[in-house]
Amino acid sequence: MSEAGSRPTLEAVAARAGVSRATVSRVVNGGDGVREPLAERVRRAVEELGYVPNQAARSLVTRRHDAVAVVIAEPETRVFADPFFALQLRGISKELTTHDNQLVLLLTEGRDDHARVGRYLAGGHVDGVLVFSLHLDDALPALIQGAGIPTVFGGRPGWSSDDDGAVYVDSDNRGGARAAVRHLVGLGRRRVAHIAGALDQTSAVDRLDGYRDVLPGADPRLIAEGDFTPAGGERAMRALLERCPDLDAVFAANDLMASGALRVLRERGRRVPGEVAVVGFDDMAPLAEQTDPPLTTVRQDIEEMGRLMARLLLGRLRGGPGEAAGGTAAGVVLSTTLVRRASA
Amino acid sequence: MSEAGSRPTLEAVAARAGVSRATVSRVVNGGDGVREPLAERVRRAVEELGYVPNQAARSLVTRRHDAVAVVIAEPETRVFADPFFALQLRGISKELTTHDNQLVLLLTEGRDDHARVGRYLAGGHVDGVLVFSLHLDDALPALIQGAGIPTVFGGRPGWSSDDDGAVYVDSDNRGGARAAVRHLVGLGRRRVAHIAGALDQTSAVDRLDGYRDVLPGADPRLIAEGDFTPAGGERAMRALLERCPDLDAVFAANDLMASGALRVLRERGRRVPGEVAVVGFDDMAPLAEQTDPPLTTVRQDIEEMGRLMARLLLGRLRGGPGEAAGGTAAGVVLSTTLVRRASA
DNA sequence: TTGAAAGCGCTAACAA
DNA sequence: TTGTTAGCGCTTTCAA
Repeated sequence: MSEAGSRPTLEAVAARAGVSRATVSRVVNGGDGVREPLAERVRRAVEELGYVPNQAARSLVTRRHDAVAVVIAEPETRVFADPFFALQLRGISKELTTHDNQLVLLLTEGRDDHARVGRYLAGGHVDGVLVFSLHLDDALPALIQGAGIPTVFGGRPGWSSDDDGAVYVDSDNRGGARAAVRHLVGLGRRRVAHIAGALDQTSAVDRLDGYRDVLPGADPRLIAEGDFTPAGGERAMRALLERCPDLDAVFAANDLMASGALRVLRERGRRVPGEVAVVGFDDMAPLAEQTDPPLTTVRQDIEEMGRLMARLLLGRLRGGPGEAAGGTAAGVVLSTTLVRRASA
Repeated sequence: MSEAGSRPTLEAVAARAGVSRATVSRVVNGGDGVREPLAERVRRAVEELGYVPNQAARSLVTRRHDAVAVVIAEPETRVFADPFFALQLRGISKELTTHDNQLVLLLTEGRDDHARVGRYLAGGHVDGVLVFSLHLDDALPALIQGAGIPTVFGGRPGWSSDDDGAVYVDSDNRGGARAAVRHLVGLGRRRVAHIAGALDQTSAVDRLDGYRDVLPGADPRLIAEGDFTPAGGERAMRALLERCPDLDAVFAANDLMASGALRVLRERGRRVPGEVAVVGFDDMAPLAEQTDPPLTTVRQDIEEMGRLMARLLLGRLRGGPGEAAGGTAAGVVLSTTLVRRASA
């Protein structure tokens, strides 16, 4: 913390400690093979000078950056309307921090940004990348896989996952949906409707599949596609009530749509859960507890998903590039839990 | 995109184009002072080889990184419970992207992380930093200012802002609060209560000040401190009803607390807005439209705040370090607008 | 165990 | 206008 102006270099530390640059470098990078008295002298010099290694110089020779990019591809604003994103980032950040890696955030909106992201990743600025891409038709994931940089996806990618060794972390959407619907059936409900999410997203598809697992012969009119928004939930609920006035339960593919459904039910004078039981998905932070009545829903541990993604990626980075081709697990699926509140 | 293995260097491009490294460098960095036919040859070589500059090598000599850190200091989870954070990031990201800068995200929780962040920033990995710190007693902002790296704050910092040239961007919390309270007064309300936010945050203090601007002689019992959460809003509302059963309006310092207040009012059988009018603050995405009744609230343009922060920082980076000392505007305040819905 | 020296890929004087 | 050259600060053989 002395020497105003430019920061001290290895050279300066070496001079002060009376050793060679190589020795300082060794001490700074773990200190293997340096005798204790010397190492101590170096450490003191580092301390006194306030030396911090120049990462650019280091990367230039090691070709490592100790940095990971996080790509969030979401043309729509949905991601920003719920805390999902923030929680994942927090999980990722914690894990990266633990391993002294930096997080470079790449937000994209639309095709124009794809080229930019592709260029950045191919440019070798980061050691690996974590990708969130919700839509099946999104070109970005393929583009990134093409860049030949270690990648872990958040959420099951749209293409068949055994395609290439695409590694991903996802919630057990299907299992969670099954638990939700089983709960409703266990409550004695006989006409259980489903408000699906936008079916161009694997999470929506998986939740619908879970519903079907439990009710394979369900009346197709009991299924309405929403878009994960409250307004979409309202629309779907209205359509369902029109088609099937006798429905006695609704499983909505997320809490936002469930809240819309609740509003419509209230407006139509249907008591919840008396006449219609409602279950959501996500256990979205402020919302689920504050609907009227509070929402029974399926909780997923978002932060843990983030942490796991980072852990997987760092593992691949350490393990060398060969692992992808090997028999590594392609997907890791996190379990979900049903949180019971008043709506079902 | 040929030459498997390591990526092509300047040298390779130079060889292929039959020129010197310096010429290639010039073309790659804008091409000033290179005659057209030559420049074209270089461009083609770059294209053919799929050359991407090595940022580490470049930074090593230029001492610039074209990267900006964003520090979000929030030990509590509040930030993650609303989309504030995500919207700011989006604004920041857009602006940085436009100017070819990268975004390095630093999330901190508690003191332990402070040292890490300080070290990182002092380490000269990024050209500047954007800091969000909500609490008055947070040590981080001072630490960062000490690191001697160009900084822009999100939200008015706690210390007196003319202290040092601390640059910040904030919403017009005070003005927004005034508008909210004036609206209630204009509705003919005579007993207007205020549920304040956590008063260790400048935004809460500023909103309370705005309330007092309009109602300088307000009964102190009409003011209750909350903590920006729905539960806090409930508690505050209960206390207010106890102390002042005759209140006919409430201005809550954010929408989350307003939603809690609404719940308590409903539970107590007070009609909104008939008997008690309610106004919130934030216009928080899904929530404000979905309370019952929908919330009249003060909207702030969060994304624009982010964009502006980035713009200010980049301006300082270009303008050289001298600008801080000069007469640069210390704070930029964004206006707010009252959004009228059914609650007031 | 320590030091000397080469070189990572690039930019920026300076010369031609 | 173009090329030559000297580093930027670090890691890493290789020798001692």
